[in-house]
Amino acid sequence: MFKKVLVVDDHDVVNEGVLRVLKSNNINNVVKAQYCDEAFLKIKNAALNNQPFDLLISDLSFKEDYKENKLKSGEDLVAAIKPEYPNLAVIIYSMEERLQKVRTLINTSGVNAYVCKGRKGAFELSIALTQVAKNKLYLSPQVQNALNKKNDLEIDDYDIELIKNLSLGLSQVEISTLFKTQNIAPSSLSSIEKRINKLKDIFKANNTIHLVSIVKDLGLI
Amino acid sequence: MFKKVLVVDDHDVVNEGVLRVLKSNNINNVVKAQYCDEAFLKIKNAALNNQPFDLLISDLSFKEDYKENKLKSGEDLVAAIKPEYPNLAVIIYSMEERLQKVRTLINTSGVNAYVCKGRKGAFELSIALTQVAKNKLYLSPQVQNALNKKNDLEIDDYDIELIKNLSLGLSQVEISTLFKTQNIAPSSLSSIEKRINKLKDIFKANNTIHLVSIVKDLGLI
DNA sequence: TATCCTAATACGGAAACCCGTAAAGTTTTA
DNA sequence: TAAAACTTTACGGGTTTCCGTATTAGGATA
Repeated sequence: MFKKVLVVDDHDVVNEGVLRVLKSNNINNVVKAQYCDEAFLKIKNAALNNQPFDLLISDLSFKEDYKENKLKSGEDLVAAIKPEYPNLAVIIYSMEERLQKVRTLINTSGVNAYVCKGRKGAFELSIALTQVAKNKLYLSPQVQNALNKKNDLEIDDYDIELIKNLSLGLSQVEISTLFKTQNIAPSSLSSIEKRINKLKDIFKANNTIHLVSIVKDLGLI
Repeated sequence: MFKKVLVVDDHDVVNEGVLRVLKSNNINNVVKAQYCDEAFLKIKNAALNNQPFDLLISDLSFKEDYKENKLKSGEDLVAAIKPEYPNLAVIIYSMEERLQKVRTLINTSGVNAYVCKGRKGAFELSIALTQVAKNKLYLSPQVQNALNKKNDLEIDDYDIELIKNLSLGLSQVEISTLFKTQNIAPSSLSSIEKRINKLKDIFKANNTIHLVSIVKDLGLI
């Protein structure tokens, strides 16, 4: 089982809760962080002092506040950490249930487990601990099929970004030029139209206002 | 200070965390619930057994699962409980930061404190405990100005109805004909256009999508 | 390399929306 | 009661969005 664990979540109450789960698994050497940059530094320092962490449990989304952070999300943190410390096991513990997100975290970032925050979060976190300790992958039931199917209905970060910009009041041409400057592809007006169309289809929206409204209600943006 | 507390949140990890906060305030008689209906029954039973709760700490949003629940949200729970047990203090502990929501909870549901989940959630929850114990109201800094009348803008029910219909995906002509059948005046397309224009002006929205998005964020619809 | 397939882009007409102005209808008030 | 002020409706022309179709680019396959 793991000896030294870093828990990263911006909500202190959640951090406390995760700590309890670890305690009940007889893991007592636990450090907390509320920012990704802070977590990054703690991992580096621990390694330098020859007392490295062997497990990282991190949230994905972090609310920004007065503190400037270079790493703004759990994805950023993992991307910064994993290449340097490939032996550090990583468990993601997040509200996010989009399969696409889970898939890329597992496949390209080398995350070892993905646990969804929910009614049984503590239980699943415990299982994840034991599985990952045995070098096995663990996924919460909600996202089990992240790896099997290529779910066409699945929406990705591009879609979210697109809808977010719509909700911010940008016109489709404005989004097109914005994407061009940000090197986000596809960026043509036509492609943006087409994508919006697809999304309206997926979410059964009558028009773009409706689409944005639905996606806001779902909490995706 | 409070003797017997019920904590209601669908995330078990959060429940654990809140429990720790209570412990550190020397409150040890704590019961947890993960569903609103469950919470409702526990409150009723406790009262019947002459061992009533004197504090309820509840989340607002609960994910639905296989269990059928009559009370689907923290608002529902409070609305069901408060009239019957007006002496039961209530602290809301939620991600939600929309002022309109906070306002109605405080003003019409008689909630005693509103704490936002966030980096300092534990800290603020502690303060809320002591304040509410002294019969004082507590609001997290993020929502402090929920009660300032300042936020009452120059918009009326007609505007809300209009924007709500937009968010439901109706086109402007559809809204026009709908208003005609409902005898809501003004109902001409031109007037509706004009009203939307005024609202875009008030809320500094670039276009109608933006308008709906802003008004949703404000919790007005 | 040639072929196939899919994703991205381009384009054009129709519909919806935007916006200013003008007319008609109501209410206020002098 | 008439003028003024405001609200509602009407209308026209410009812009954006919508939607189907056609073309192009790029990657996979054989």
